[in-house]
Amino acid sequence: MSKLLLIDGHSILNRAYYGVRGLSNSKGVPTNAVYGFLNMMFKYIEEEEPDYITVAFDVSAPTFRHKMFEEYKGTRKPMDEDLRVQVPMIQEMLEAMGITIVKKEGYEADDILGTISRIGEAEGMDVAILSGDRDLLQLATSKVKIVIPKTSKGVTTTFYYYDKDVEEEYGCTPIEFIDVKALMGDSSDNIPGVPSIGEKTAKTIISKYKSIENAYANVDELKPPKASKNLKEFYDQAVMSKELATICVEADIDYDINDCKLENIYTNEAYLLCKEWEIKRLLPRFEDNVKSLDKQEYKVINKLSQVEKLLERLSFEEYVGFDYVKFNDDEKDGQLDLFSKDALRLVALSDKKDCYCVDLSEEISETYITNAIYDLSDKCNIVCFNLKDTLYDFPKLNRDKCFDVAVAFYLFNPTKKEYEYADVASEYLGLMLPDKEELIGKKNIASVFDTKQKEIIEYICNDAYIACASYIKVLPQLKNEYNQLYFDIEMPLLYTLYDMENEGITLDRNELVEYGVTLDGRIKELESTIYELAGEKFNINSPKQLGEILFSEDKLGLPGSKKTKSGYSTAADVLEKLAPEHEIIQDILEYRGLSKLHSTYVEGLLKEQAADGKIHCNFQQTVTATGRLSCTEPNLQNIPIRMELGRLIRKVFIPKKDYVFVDADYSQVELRVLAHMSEDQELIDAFNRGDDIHTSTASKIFDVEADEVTPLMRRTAKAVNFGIVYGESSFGLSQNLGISRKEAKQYIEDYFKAYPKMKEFLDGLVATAKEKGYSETILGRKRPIIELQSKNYNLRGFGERVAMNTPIQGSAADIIKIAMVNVDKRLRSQNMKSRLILQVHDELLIEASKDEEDEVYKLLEEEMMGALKLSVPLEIDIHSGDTWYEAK
DNA sequence: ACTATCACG
DNA sequence: ACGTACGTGATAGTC
Repeated sequence: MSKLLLIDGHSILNRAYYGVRGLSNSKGVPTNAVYGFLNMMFKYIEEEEPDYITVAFDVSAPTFRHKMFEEYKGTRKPMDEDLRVQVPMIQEMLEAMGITIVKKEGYEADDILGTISRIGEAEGMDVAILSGDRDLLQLATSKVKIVIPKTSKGVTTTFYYYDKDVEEEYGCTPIEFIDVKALMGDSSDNIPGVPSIGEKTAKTIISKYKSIENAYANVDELKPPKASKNLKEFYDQAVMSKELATICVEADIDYDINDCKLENIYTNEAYLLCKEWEIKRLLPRFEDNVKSLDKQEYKVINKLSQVEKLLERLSFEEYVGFDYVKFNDDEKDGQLDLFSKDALRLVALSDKKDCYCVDLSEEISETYITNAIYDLSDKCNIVCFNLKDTLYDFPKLNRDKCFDVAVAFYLFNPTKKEYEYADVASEYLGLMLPDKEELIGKKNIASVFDTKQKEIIEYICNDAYIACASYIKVLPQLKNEYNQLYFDIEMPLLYTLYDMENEGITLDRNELVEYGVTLDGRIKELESTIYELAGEKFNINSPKQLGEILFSEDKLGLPGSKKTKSGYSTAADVLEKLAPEHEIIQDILEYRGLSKLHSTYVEGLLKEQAADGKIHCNFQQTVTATGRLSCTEPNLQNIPIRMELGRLIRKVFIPKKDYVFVDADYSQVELRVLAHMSEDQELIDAFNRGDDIHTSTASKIFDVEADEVTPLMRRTAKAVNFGIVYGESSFGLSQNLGISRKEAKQYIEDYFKAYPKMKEFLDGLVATAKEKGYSETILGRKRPIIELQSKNYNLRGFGERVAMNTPIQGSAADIIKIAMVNVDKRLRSQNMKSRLILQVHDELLIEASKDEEDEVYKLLEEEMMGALKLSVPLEIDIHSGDTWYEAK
């Protein structure tokens, strides 16, 4: 016996809306009713195990029984806006799940449910109607069950009504139930009923006379007399009420039960909607149920003939996904043999449907397959995750035809931690795939190559397949929204970064060691002085122990200036305030500074020097939220410069023989971007005049002539300028300048008076970001800011500052990226030997052949200043020297 | 794995 | 009444 589950859409959505409160996503879109509805639906699907399912809705909400009686509608409350927006959402979701929705103009959901229930019954099915509305009880029969969930105090109990259950509870049959309702009336359904007849009288009358018509035929014997009188007087109204109360079971609808088979509702489409709407609590359910990518074993091929056939076939594809496994045998045993080359073991190549894994252990040589891949990259576009890494192993890939999907997904959302195939597959393709760790664990591939061969093949095939499939899927959006950023900036930049990393920067090891020894000497001195002054030995590098020594009553007992969660803060700004209290402070600060230099820069850099004597850092392109690069192993973007002692470290970065460093940095690029974006004429004029911008700002906010600006005034103005870029906040400014919040606030107000368009501009950035959910740079790089929707004041405040900062910092990042691509392009097209080797956010370092030095100056000026046309000039400072120290 | 600190733009 | 400047990465200590 098959079973049909009918759901009263609006009624259940309404129940869900009031049952689940306060659930909305980061964009502020309410999702509580959708969530509640689905949860309830899942529950009753599991309980009833139906073979067929249909959901009925009113055409528009709210609607009213029978259009001709619309005059009654005034009594019904309008639907909450938050609930109203979820009506199309749940319908979209149900469609995505492949569940049939029936609605028809001129009918209420009740009529549709009634009609379909009779259809089901006629087909010999058991029918369950899920609703929160007891009006539906009139539909109950021996085969049609009305299911009514009732939630009180968080506990949901379900009432089930076959016809006999209705009789038991209400003392009348479902059909009689209509007449009872018609007599007593129902204000919420705008059924007038008969005056003075309430529930009790109605039930008594109907249980005796079975129908209104029959009661009217015997109206004179009705008790109480008032009911008799009123029924006589209001009989027409009673008949109309009955009509109103009667659910139509013969609605004229197109309905084919065979279209309503309950199949897999955990579809990719529905899963993607859940993700989009951020209904996080439902995701696990989908993840357990979504059909995984066909575990159709990826095809492994190891015959030359098969590979030839594959390559031939792939060469007709527009896009081919690519991944591989490469390592040498020695690493397998934990031995690192620097002189043995990595060997290529497996190659995964995929089109949009199928992925093949080439096993090199048989008759296929590494040289053969490597060249074959190079050939392939001339014929079709090769797509992979982390192309820059791939280039290290396949440097001759055709640069015009290789693309990185991770970089594409970074543009779509730069705030994510990782851009791996498993995430991309679930987010953009709705495929649940095991990620690398699930497949092969945390150990490196080489060490488990023999034991986990199958999993490793699955891993690289997933990687290649998802690269190809997801790239094809998002290409329209990529071209539409990010054409310039992706194809003209990020992708060319990827190759530039690869070349920069590969080129590296020479480290004067001896010089650095010597520098380290000097530091060491002074560190030892300070160490013993500090122990002496403290009266005991302790670990100065431990903030906990240091705090103990400084602030404990029975130790030095310095004034309890406390901060941070886990005890006293010993941060530099705190200690500086304590300097007059005890001479140990000065020594600790110096010790801190020196030990930082020693461990991070001396030890750290020595560790990173490669066999060729150079440092090859890693420029990461998919890390920052704003579009800047990040730099690791080592980080060459934070080499000291502000303090002279630290700055000396730059002397160990030297050019190769017959080369010289040329270093160019943008002057105030972020403030220039701010001037351009805000269109504030005062700021634009200041830059166009070539003013020193901090002095200019000082003269404006302190209302003095430029030549009367004192160093303190300039310093203050500089901090205010920074503050504006960081997202105006009086507290931050007061902290930075060590002044009161009130003063800081005053400065900010003065600033806004001096630059009249600025306040409006910054407020506009926040407003736009709130509205759109993201902020945007000049070139359309976007950053979602979920914090703006937060109820938490601090988080929201953070979101607001981010909304002000990101367009500025991000646009500046875009500008230097353009400059890098163009500088690199020019160096090569002019057949120069000089190379770009470092980028530090607003600075480019070029290792210039001495005979090309002048040309490099010219080229840097042209490409950096001309990177993007703004309403103010982009100026640079440019120097050269025999070390990075001298070139800066 | 997390926190505190500090180096840079 | 709240508690914050924006963006990073490396190190040492602590859990």
